[in-house]
Amino acid sequence: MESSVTLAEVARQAGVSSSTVSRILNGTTNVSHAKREAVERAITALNYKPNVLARNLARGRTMNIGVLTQDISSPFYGDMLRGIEQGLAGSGYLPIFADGHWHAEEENAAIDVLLSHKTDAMIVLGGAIPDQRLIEVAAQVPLIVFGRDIHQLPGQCLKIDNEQGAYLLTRHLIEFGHQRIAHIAGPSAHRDARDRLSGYKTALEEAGLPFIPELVLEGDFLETSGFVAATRLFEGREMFSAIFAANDQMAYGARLALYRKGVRVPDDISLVGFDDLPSSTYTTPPLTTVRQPTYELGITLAQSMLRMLSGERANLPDIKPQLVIRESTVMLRYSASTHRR
Amino acid sequence: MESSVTLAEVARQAGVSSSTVSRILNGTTNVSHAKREAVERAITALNYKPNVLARNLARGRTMNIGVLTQDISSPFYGDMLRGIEQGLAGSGYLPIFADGHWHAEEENAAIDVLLSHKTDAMIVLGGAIPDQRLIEVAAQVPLIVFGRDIHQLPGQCLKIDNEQGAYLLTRHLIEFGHQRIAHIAGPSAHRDARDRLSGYKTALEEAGLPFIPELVLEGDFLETSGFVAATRLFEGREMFSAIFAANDQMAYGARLALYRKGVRVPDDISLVGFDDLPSSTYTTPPLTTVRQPTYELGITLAQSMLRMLSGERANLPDIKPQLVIRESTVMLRYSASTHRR
DNA sequence: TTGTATGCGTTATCAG
DNA sequence: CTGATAACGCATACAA
Repeated sequence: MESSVTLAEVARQAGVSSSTVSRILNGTTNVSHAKREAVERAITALNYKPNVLARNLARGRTMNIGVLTQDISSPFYGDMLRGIEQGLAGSGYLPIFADGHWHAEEENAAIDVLLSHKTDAMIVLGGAIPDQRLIEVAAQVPLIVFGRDIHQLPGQCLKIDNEQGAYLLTRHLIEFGHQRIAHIAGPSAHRDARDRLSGYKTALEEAGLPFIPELVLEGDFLETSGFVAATRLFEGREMFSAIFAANDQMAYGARLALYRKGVRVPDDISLVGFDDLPSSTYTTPPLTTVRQPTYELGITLAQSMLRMLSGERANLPDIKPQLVIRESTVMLRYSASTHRR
Repeated sequence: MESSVTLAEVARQAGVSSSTVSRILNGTTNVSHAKREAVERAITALNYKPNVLARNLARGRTMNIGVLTQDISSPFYGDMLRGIEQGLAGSGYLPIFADGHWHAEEENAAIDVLLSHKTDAMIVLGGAIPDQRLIEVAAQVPLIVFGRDIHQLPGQCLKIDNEQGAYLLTRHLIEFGHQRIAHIAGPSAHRDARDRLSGYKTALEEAGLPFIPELVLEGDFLETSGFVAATRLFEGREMFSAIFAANDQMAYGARLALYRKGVRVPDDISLVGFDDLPSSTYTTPPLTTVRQPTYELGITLAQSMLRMLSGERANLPDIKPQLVIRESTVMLRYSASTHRR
């Protein structure tokens, strides 16, 4: 546990003032060749490493960017964090992650922690805290928000059009001849979930198909709830030939329920998800879904933040949901008696 | 961007010295009731938030714990990070994550960053840097390592017995009557991969089964490589009735390859992975594998670190690999002609 | 170009 | 119990 070398010691060793050392370190001013050499020699000789804390305190900024996520371990956010990290790489800024667990109080606490650590900026991914809180945060540091649309923060929010995505998915199923499409919705308290439900309804309506409440069950965006919902769907009395799960994770759960029931996908039932998680390429069969390019989104968020930090506007681009048709959906044969009941 | 309130301002507002405010904040010494009240009033009135940077600099410690991971977005590490975060919750310590991407240089850089931020301790997950470097790190801060076994750091390393896990998996297949078991190995540069291969060999040997080099292909622990390997396995001339992929992710890839070939799992081919990622419960069929309880391991790592930080020994427990038998493996019927060729 | 003096916001030492 | 005063390690006006 060797105590670390200070700048002052380097200065002494090199026979110059500490200001000079500081200047060399930061490239603030020109320094004579001789002294620069001496200092550099001293630095390597003493193996000097600047103390970031002291530097930050003196400078008044930390080069840290707080990132509030809702679940580090989820494939969705995980990928996004990787994107953010990548987008920040080489910029000198370091992302500091905190997890809010989709819980308003924890999110607030996490934001406080981040702020008390004097992060120069903040990126918020999803979450359940009121918009107002974020508006306050935005008054203190540059802020970019993903997954929410806050009117008071124009150009600082990035959000996919969930309704449109759900619409595309549902229409895709309808075009494949499906008329009775079940929907495993996300938690109704969740904005994205409501929007996706809404897109589902719109597509049905547009096609002149009836909305059947019994075919809509609510999950919590996790696999287990998809499993439960799909199972219950089979216990219900309404028939269906396709299931639209409000996210990929619930689709995975539903997939297992179907497997357990001996129902084939897509032969008997077509299945679609939402998000296009990396693993959706590898499910059996690969899942038709709507793509949220999480990694790229992370990069975009990071870059926009860097832009904001350099004084420009964040200028977040719009994201169009993109249908990814794979093998879990198939044209409904009209002879099909397989779509149960 | 309101400038933040300082402790000194609180002191002035409350009519006391800044030392007193500091004492109240830290509970260092007793303070008269009257002054305490005044200070607390001032704090809420001014909405004072302590500057963590200044505090850390003065105290000489940050209450931050550096965590070096190799891929934030991987389900394996992601879950572990969540465990670490959970295990640290309420302790006052904050984890700071950095990603080494399984790349020695990046790992070194990340460690330097973490150290320059004066993290009070360090948790290293996997990685490709030489042991020596970690030993040096351990000389500077309390260190705990996961996924490696460094003799010079006794009791500070946590590692599952990979060889034993692979052995269990292979023996399970053998007990199910499989005699020709293919293995999709991890990168041979990777210690875990070598150990798993070794466990596979041991089980074969013990059962008197021949080791067939053509049935062992090397992947890179990612899904795609599992897909490629499984596909190539079918192009080879050696037959097999089971595949042991060195981790779940490659098993997923292999699963897809089998699906594409129209080969059923487990009816035609049994498949096993390694790690028991959360999603392995939801693959079709659910995957037989060996469990690495990532989340719990994360918690363990965090708790051990807290123990170390409080002066005790880390005292890391041993982890026994645990076989999780699900539906991707089945007893081989001797009439089976299905195991191809 | 270089050095001196001062400040960044807290904590810690030391009198009182 | 409380208040000056000196660190903490570095950056930066201000002089020279």
